[in-house]
Amino acid sequence: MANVSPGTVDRVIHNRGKVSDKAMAKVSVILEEIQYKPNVFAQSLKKQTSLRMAALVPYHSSDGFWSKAYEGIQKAFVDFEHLGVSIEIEEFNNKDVNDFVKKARTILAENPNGLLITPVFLKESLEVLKEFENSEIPFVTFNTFIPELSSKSAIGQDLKQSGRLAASLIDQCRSDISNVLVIHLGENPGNAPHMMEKESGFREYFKESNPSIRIQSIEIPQTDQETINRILNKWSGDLRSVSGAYVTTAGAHHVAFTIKSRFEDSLVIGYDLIEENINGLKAGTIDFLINQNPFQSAYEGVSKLVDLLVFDKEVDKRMLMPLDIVNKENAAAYLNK
Amino acid sequence: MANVSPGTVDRVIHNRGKVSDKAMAKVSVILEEIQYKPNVFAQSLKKQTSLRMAALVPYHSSDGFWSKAYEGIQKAFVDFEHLGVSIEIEEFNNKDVNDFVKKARTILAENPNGLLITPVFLKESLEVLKEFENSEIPFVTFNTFIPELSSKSAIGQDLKQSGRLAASLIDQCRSDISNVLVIHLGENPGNAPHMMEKESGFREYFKESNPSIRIQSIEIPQTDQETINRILNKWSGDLRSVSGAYVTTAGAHHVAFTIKSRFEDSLVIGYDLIEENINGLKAGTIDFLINQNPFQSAYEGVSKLVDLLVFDKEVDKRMLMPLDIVNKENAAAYLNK
DNA sequence: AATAAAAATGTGTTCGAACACAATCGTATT
DNA sequence: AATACGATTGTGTTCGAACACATTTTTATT
Repeated sequence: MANVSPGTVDRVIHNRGKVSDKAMAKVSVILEEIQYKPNVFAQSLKKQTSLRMAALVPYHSSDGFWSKAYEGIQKAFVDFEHLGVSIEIEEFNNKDVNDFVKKARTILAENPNGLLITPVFLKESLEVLKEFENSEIPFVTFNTFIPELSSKSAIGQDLKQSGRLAASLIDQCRSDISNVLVIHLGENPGNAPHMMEKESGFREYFKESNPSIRIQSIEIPQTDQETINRILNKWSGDLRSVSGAYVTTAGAHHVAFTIKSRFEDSLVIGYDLIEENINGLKAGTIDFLINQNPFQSAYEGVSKLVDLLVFDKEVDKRMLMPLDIVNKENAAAYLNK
Repeated sequence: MANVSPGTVDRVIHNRGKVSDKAMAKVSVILEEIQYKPNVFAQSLKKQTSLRMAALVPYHSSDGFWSKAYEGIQKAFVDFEHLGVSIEIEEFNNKDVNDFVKKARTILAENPNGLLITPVFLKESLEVLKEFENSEIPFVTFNTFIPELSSKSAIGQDLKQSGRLAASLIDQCRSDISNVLVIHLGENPGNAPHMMEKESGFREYFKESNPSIRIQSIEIPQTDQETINRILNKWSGDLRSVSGAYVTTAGAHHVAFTIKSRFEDSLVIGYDLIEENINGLKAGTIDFLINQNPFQSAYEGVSKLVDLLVFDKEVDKRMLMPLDIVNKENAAAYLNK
């Protein structure tokens, strides 16, 4: 159409230079006119995109949450395999900073085309992902959100809002609330910023709705029944009526029964659709779970990488996963996802 | 590898015949051995898949629900455009059976490669979709589920479970329940099986949990304030304490304020994240909404067709969308989806 | 004006699959 | 043994983009 050779058009499209201004203008105009869109099939065929992606996540055996995430990645692998994409999953011990860094370096050495990662350790993630950036390996994060990172996309939930949501459920389900509990179970909240964010949202809600409500934080570092009893005993005398208990981790099932028997009228809210928690829902010891969608998040993470690397599409910098409220009547529909 | 020409291999792969048993065996074994998978890019490039899909949905101007579905289809169109897929959306008046049939025939005449459809009218859908089947045009349904249809995939919710969910929320949020209401608003439940299914689930739940609770169904055919007041007046005298009102359509916002002022302690549950309902959540006149995910469902519908037609993938016959519980604290996360 | 160097443009091949068409092979018939 | 004809096998082109390499045009220098 512009009376130039395909080579010239090619140079215009890819800005490879060595094109006269005249030709450049002529071709550009026509490209715009005909709304030229490259044929992705031809592109991929030529480029022989055999994309190798890597994923760095905690051991899937560590708990139900990470095993769901693992499944999500594997599902994505199956779904995208036919696009010539391969995914190597590297796992690390999420209690061990050094292991995280070590595994990250292992991946870096293999120079993959893209990375999906859960940057659980703030400082080390910044360090390590800087190296990926230098190697021009794009990465997508999920689960933990670190604003300073230059990830192509960050997938996860608004944790503060998650705390607000828990508070609102207690507010909706109980009247005349005087005491509520926040229970940090199994981890040290000082090292886990996500717990603090959740608590802050939880407190914020009640501060707005009814500032006279007493909110008490209880830290239970271990999940064995003895420790749980010992620590809750310390509080029991002090508390008469507790309207709600908000467990900020996936360990609600460890404390639910104890809480329900000590504070009969309390609403118990926890996180994550792991088997033990589902059983709690069914038994009535847990009233609501908030679903963090590890499966979906992980799947989306891979999906974003595919969009980015295979289809060269723009992806959203931040993807907020919904905060699913789950009780015993709608749990099933979330489980097979 | 088999010492035969590409042509022969091609004939084996596509079972085009004209291949000696010997060559057939030799090639087949090797294909199996090397786990031959066709390159989808090369295939698509050659086949010049310019797939035309059609969608048949109610007018997007009819309400917020269908406008969301419309958006979902359009989003899918944008996302899959680069795969050479085009989607023509045909809309019909969902109060008019004849219009439905007419528009369906219009689509059939254009002989698209695939169809996404909401089979709102049972009998006519069976008829019309039989014709599509005869023309070997695969179709995917969403929103309404008709088991008799031979759709490649049916996307939607478990409506009975949806009713159970609404009941369970009232159960969790209110104690000493004596009266609850089911409100069918704006449509004749006799013609709308989905309303009946919802009610049946709702009743089932309370029958199990507390059979002494009185459940009353109220039909309000029009959504104007006068009709609403008139019909509710008839009931008001009869009812002292109402613990919950379950509106089975997207019209909760029409009655929420009236209900809340007449039955102070009642929990109002409705459907769908349309703007008016969101405002109800914020104002506190509506306590919970159950999200039917029109956007997501429609998007998934197109996505299934793409899997089917572009990538030749197997798709699930039935895809159950989750039953999202929405209150004012988690509405935002669902809105931008 | 001749020549060299730089700039611009054009050509041809490749990716893997699909398919039309051409070329062989094998067997039966005379 | 020559011929015919069906059965089988091989060849060459196409899809659209990417890129190496060849060719032509322009500009600068003497």
